[in-house]
Amino acid sequence: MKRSNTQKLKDALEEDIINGQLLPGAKLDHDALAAKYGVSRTPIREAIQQLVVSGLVTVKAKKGTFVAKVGFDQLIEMFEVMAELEGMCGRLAARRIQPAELEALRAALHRCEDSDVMSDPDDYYYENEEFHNCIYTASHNSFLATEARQLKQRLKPYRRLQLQTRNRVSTSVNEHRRIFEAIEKGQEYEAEQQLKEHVLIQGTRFSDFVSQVKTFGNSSQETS
Amino acid sequence: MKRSNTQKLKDALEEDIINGQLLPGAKLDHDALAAKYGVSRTPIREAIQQLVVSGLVTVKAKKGTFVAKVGFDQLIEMFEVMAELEGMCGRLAARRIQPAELEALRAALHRCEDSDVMSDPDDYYYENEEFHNCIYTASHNSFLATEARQLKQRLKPYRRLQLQTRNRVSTSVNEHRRIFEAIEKGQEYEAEQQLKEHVLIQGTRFSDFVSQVKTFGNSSQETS
DNA sequence: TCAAATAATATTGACAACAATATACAACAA
DNA sequence: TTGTTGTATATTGTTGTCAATATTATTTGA
Repeated sequence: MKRSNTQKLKDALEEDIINGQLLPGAKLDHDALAAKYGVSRTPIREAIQQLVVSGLVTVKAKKGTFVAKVGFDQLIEMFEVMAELEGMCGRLAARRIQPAELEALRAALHRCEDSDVMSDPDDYYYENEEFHNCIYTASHNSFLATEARQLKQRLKPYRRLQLQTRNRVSTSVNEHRRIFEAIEKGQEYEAEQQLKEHVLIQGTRFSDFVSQVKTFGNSSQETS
Repeated sequence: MKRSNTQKLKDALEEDIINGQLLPGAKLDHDALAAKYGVSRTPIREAIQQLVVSGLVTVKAKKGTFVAKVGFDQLIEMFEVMAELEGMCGRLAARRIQPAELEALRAALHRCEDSDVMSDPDDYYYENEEFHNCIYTASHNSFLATEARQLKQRLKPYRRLQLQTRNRVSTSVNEHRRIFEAIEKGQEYEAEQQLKEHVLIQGTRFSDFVSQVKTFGNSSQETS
C-alpha cells in the first residue's frame, strides 16, 4: 500500500508533536516545512488541515498555524473525559474479557512490575501503555478503544511534564494490580472506579505541577 | 469573518450527510461536486479529507470516496459510548448546574412536554435536542460537550431510521422528567443512570429496527 | 513625538495542468 | 467458457502560479 505525501507528512508532524519535538505553541511555517520535506505547499497544507480537525494544531487567521496549546482549564476537562473513557473500558473489560486476553493482561502487569524493580521510568512508560492497551482490547468495543487512544495522544504532549518519580511508578503499579484483580474477578464497578481514579490521579498530579510553573500558559515558543 | 470555500463545502456536505440528503454509501464524485458548486477540485478535495478525519466519510483507494457506512456492530459500539458520554454529562450537571441553567433546563423540559401534547414528532426532535444541549452546558465541561455533540452528529444519519411513534415520544418525555428531577436534586448517580438508559433505549429500539431491515448492511446507494 | 496614511510583506486560498497509479474493460488466446 | 494480456479510463496526488486579504513596517504630516 502506497501512502501519499500528505499522509506521510501528517504522520510525521503528529509524531513530532506527540513526542515533544514540536512543542505546543510552535509555529508551523508552510514554506519552511515544504523546504524541509522537499514537497510543494499543497500536501503540507492538507496535512495541517487534517491535524486541525483532530485537534493537535490550531490556526490563528492570518497569523500562522501553531501546534495546539490547550489551556489549563481545557486540560482538566480532557483528563476528566479520559478518566471516564478509561473507566468505561475497565467496566466492559471486567464483563467481557476472554481467557487469552486475561493472560495477556496478566503478562503486561508483570512486565510493569519488572520495570518497576529496575526503576527505569522510560521502560515503565511503554509497559504502562501496553497494560492499558490490553484493557482497551478486552473491552471489545473497538470504537471506544480508538477514541480513548486518540484522546490519550492529544494529551501526550503535556504528560511529558509529569514528574515521573520512583514513588509514583510503584504507586502506579499497585493501582494496576488492583485494576487487574477487579477485572479478573469480573467486578465491573470496582474496575471502573479504580481506572477512573488511576487516570485522575495522574491528572491531579499533573495539574499540581503545571499550576506551579507559572510561565506555562503564556510562553510563546517558536520553531526550533 | 470570511470563510473559505473549503469550509463552506465541508459544512454543506456535513449538513447533507446529517440530514439524510446524502445517504450512507453515496458516492462523492470530486468532479461532479466541483461542477455543482462551481469551484475547482482543490477545495472539494480538502473538504472531503477533513470529513474523513472526523469520520463522516471514507475513501476506498482508487474506488472513490463515499459517505461513511458504519457497520451494524460499530453502530452498537457507538451507541454504547454515546450513552456513557451522556451519562457523564448528567452526572456532572447534577453536581455543577447553576440556578439559571436549571431554569433553562426546566423550560426545555416543558417545551418537550408541549410538543408531546401536539404529537408533532419533528418539533419534538428539535426540543429534545435543546433539552440535551442544556445538560451539556450544565456539565461545565465544554470539551465533553463538544465530543458528545460530535458523536451525536455521526450517529444522526442512522437515527433517521428510528421509528418515532407517538408512544416513544411520551415515554421519552417521562424519561426527561426523571432526568430533570435527578439533576434538580443533585442526585449524580441517578442522573447518570437515567441518561445512560435513555440513550441505550434509543439504541436498542434502533438496533431492533435495523436488524429487521436485512437489506441495510449490504445495499449500495449511489448519488441522487 | 505621535498618529494617520501608505507601502511592503506574510498568510492563505484557489485554480489549471500535469503526472502517476490502479481499476475496468475488451480483445485475444487456450 | 475461462483466463490472460494489454489498453482505456477514473481516481488521486502534486506542482507552479496567481489572487485576495490581513498584518506589519515605513513614511509622512502635524
